[in-house]
Amino acid sequence: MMQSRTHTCGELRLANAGENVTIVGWMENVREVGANFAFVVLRDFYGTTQVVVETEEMMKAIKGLNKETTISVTGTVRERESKNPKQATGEIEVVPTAIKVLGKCVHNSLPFEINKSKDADENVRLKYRYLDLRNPAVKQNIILRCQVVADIRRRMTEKGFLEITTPILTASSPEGARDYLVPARNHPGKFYALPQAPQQFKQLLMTSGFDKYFQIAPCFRDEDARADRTPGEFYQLDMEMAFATQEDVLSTLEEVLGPVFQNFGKYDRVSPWPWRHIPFNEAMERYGSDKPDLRIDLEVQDITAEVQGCEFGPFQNATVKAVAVDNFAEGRKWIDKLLNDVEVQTGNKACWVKVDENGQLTGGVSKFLTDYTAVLTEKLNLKPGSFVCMAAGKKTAAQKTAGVIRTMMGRRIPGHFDENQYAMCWIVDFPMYEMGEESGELEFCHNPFSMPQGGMETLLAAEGDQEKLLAINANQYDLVVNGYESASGAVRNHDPEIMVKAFQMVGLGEEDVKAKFPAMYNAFTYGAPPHAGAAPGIDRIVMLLCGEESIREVITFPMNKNAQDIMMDAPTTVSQKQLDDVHILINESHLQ
RNA sequence: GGCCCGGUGGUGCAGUCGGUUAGCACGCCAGCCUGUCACGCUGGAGGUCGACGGUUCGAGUCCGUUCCGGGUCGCCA
Repeated sequence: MMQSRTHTCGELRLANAGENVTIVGWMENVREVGANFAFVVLRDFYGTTQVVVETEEMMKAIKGLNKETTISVTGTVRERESKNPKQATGEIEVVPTAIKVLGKCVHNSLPFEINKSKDADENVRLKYRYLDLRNPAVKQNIILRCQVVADIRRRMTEKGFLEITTPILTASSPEGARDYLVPARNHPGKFYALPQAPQQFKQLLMTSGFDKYFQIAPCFRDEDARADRTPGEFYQLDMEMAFATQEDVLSTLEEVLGPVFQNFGKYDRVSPWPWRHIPFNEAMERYGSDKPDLRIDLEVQDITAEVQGCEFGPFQNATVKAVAVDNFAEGRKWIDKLLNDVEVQTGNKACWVKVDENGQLTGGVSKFLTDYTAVLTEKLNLKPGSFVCMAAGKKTAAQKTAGVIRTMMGRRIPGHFDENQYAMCWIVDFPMYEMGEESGELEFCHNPFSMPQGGMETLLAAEGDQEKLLAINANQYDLVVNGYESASGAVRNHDPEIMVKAFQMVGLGEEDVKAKFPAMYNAFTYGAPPHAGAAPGIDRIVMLLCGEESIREVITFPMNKNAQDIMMDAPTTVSQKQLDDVHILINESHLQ
């Protein structure tokens, strides 16, 4: 039996001097300073403590032990001869009378050095995640995540929300992301799906009479990863309120998430709530994005009218957007890199001009714009030394490209990026419908569950008129923090008649609604409450709180970009028996 | 699937115009050191430069193909 520890490795102070203690942990480092003299740094979850070995017997006890071996040290606490102010326990050391090996590390060379694991190759880190997590800097993100989740639970509960879990094995939903499928053994040829979100369940809970629901819910989507988007699974604070308005939801989330950012964030400054509302169309016009980073003070300007008739090919019959800055001091190389990076990220080209000391346009595409100097100077408020970067194309493409230009210029040109803060806004009034890029037909813009603003009346008034339909907004909203979409929600469409009508606008009908969302549609015919909710992304919020740029840094056991768990070796092949059980036949032609 | 970037001892990186024995730091091993704390000093081991093919008298370096990783577009109601 192991002698139980009396103290943790982060606990002992000068006041403990003279006490007999037992501490346990990992041998982080051994510094041999003489023949029978060495310092052992012992690390556990709570901190590190120095053990000083000064007898031949104790020297023997640690002889040959590799770093990261777990040991138990029993001994006396002693004031240090030379203290270390950088260490919490730096005023004392433990003089051992007994050292016991608890778990040997048999590897004298680790895949990476624990305290530098963040620099190591990511695949190696993921394969040895249990070693990576020994690094306090890595572990801290996970600890913070736990604290944030606990805090969110407490605040939601205090506001009268009930945490209700919903099924993980459920039915495939026809819209949205690709589902993860689970074959049903007892039903050959049929499949469960893992939920992309508890969306329908929470709406059914509202219909069941639960007034306020929340859940820290796992969500599963089989889509490709990004730096801020983990493949496979992620967590949302899924919440919904009955008989509630958009404002009820927004203020609830402000009161829950605002303090979370204040208390756990890396930055002291947090936008005071209520947070600014920016209509979707305005966000696209001014920031070229529906998730603008408001820490950047630049805005996109529309110069389509100003450059009308310009002979520069890409400007002809196109929407043209511009981002301008004053006192531009960068050279040609910088501009070329900007243009190249914009093209890499957006697939669209950008162009530029500078203003010389006489107020004349120079460089870039200036020769096409000479005749437009006056109007552009007026519109963009240009001065000698100004720099203008432009994007042209179809309206949405020009907006989005200009949005990327705005972000890059803002981050790269000094004085335009006030980084150390959390800048929040609600993007509201998302359009209900949009023109499908491929189909060329009207489609739901985001999701068909949202209530169109104005309800049935608006739909009837717009029926058959594409212009009017495209102008209908949904009661839908996103929370944006520092350019990251951090929550998404809506006032739901709880009225079966309006639901059918909304579907009719995109060429579908009652049968489609029933077929796609049978439970919800039926439930709503039995008297449904108006309801609204949202789903903030836990992973992304914790990422923002930690100041991490990769979402994998806030997930305990993340998969890599290709949705593989290198450590557990998932996904993997299974036995023929297992396949037979669930009636699965592998199509060999799909194997490499 | 497209595009961009990367792959050099265990780890992180350098490697100029194609030219000698591929260099540095950390880690590892051995020795020395009684107050270290990013311990120090001395010595040592460890590399088919992701893979294959090509150009060349000569390739880590140039070209082609391919594999792997990251980023991004598509995708993510």
